[in-house]
This record gives sequence, structure tokens and C-alpha cells, in this order.
Amino acid sequence: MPELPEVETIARGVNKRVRGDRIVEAWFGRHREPFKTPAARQAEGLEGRTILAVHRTGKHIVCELGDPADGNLLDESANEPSAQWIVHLGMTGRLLVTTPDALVAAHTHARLSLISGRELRFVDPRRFGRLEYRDLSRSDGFRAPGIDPMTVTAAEFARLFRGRKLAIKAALLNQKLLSGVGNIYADESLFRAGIRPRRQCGRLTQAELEKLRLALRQVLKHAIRLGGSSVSDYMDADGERGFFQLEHSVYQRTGLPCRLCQTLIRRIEVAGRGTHYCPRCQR
DNA sequence: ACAGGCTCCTGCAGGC
DNA sequence: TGCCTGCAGGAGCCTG
Repeated sequence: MPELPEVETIARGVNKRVRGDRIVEAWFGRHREPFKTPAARQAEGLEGRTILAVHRTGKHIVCELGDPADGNLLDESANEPSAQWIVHLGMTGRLLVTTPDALVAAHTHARLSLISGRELRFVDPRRFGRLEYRDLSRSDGFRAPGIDPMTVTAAEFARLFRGRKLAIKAALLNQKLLSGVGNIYADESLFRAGIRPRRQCGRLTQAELEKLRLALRQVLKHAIRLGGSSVSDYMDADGERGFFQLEHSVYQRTGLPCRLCQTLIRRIEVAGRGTHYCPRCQR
């Protein structure tokens, strides 16, 4: 499932391919709309706009769009974004850059035809993903609800968890606190920091919190590096292959020996999520 | 206010 | 072999 490292990788890959391109036509699927903005309004807003840049914010992919009126491709730097297309991949969402004749995958909900002849497609079998269009003359630019875990400072990090009773794992998953951490990297960072997922977050020591902040950043950075190496496979054709080659320490390794101490990895449920940890390495 | 639980949705694994 | 059940989970919404 796409979390921060996957979203970052996809955003970079899409940015590289469609930056400076222009949306000629936008098509949206007819069945029950999983979108935040009605499909017709998205299509109307998107058509004619230049894609200035694509980047990640939290778990969201944000496409910065230029005004159709002065969409001069050579004058790209002069364009200030006047709209945004925001993509949340949910569990199973994919954003693909293809040629128009490429086979249309099942559950393709949006197709943007670009002036270069390419297509930007949104595919999402489980429909947990969300698409949103923002006209920046009418509303503010998109902001993630929480702090980015890649840049959060020690003081900010400590403040997020102070005085709270919920389990640290649940807190890590709360996007209003940190934006971008999902189930995999919550488990992996807690392992690396040596902290049990059920610990009350308000009771963690300053030292533990700092260890967790650094562990989280290391795990995410490492995953981005791996994701980056497989981005072309991912974007170009057969979907996710190569994308899950991450060297998980605990995630979905229930019953397998811990890579550090050989103790068997345990699986419990925290905040309704499958949670994996090493009973010896994590206290 | 805050925390926990339910819900959406489809594909896949496991059991009989 | 084939069908059925249950589980996976991000995040919005509801409830206590």
C-alpha cells in the first residue's frame, strides 16, 4: 500500500514524465464517484491546463497547474500555479503515465490526455483513493493535516505525543499528527527504535522519542532509495513489481525469526491494524 | 475533545 | 475443483 516512500517515488516519476505537458482532455469513469470533487467539475477545471510540477505532500500527490489562458510551454517559469489536482492513492491506487493505446486496466477511474501524446491514468480497484480539484483563486493550496515525518524537528516530534494516552503505533498512523506514515513504516520504525507498539505515547521518554524520530526518518529514506530504483518498472508497465522489495524487519514476518535476535516475530492488533513486533528487541 | 470502532471496496488466501 | 468466507487497510464519520 502506498505510504510516504511509495508516494514520493510515484510523484517523482510522474513529475519527470509530465512536467511542462498540457492536459488536452480529461475523462472520468461514470460509476459511483470516489472523488472529493465531482468528476464533471474536475474535467472542466483540468482541461487546457499546463502541469507545472508534481510533488508529494504527506501521502498526497499534488499536481500544480497553470492557467489555460497563458499556457505557453516555453514560458513555464513565468507561470504561477492557479489550480491543483490532488491525488490520494488510498490502498490500491496507482498513477500511471502511458501511451494512449496502452491497455486500459480494470478500475481505471480517470484518464488525462496530454498534448505530448501521453496519458496520465488513475487506477484504483478498491476505490479508497481520492481525487480533488482546487481552483486556487477560490481556495487555498493543499496542505497536509500534520507535519511531514521527513522534516519534523525533535521539539515538534516530542510535542505531538505529549500528554496523550493512545498507543504510539496508533499515534504514528494519525495523519493529523504526522502525515505520511502508514502501517508498514509505523511497524518498521518502532522496531528500529526498540519500542513496543502498544506503549502509551505520552509515557515515552525524551530519549525514546528522539530515537523513534530518527528511526522513522532512516526507514523512510531507505525505502525511498529502494522505491526510486524500481520506479521505471512501476510506472511503465506491469504495476507493482519491484516495489515491495523492501527489506522489512517485522512487517508481515509473523512467526519468522527476528533478523537481530532470532526471536519469533509476533502479530497483534493495535488500533484495528495488524501490528508486527519483536518481543525481545522491542520494550 | 478525544479515542475507539465501523464503514467503504475488491482481490486474494484458506478451508471444506 | 469450486465456492464461500474472511481478511487486508486509509481515512472519514459516528458514537461513547
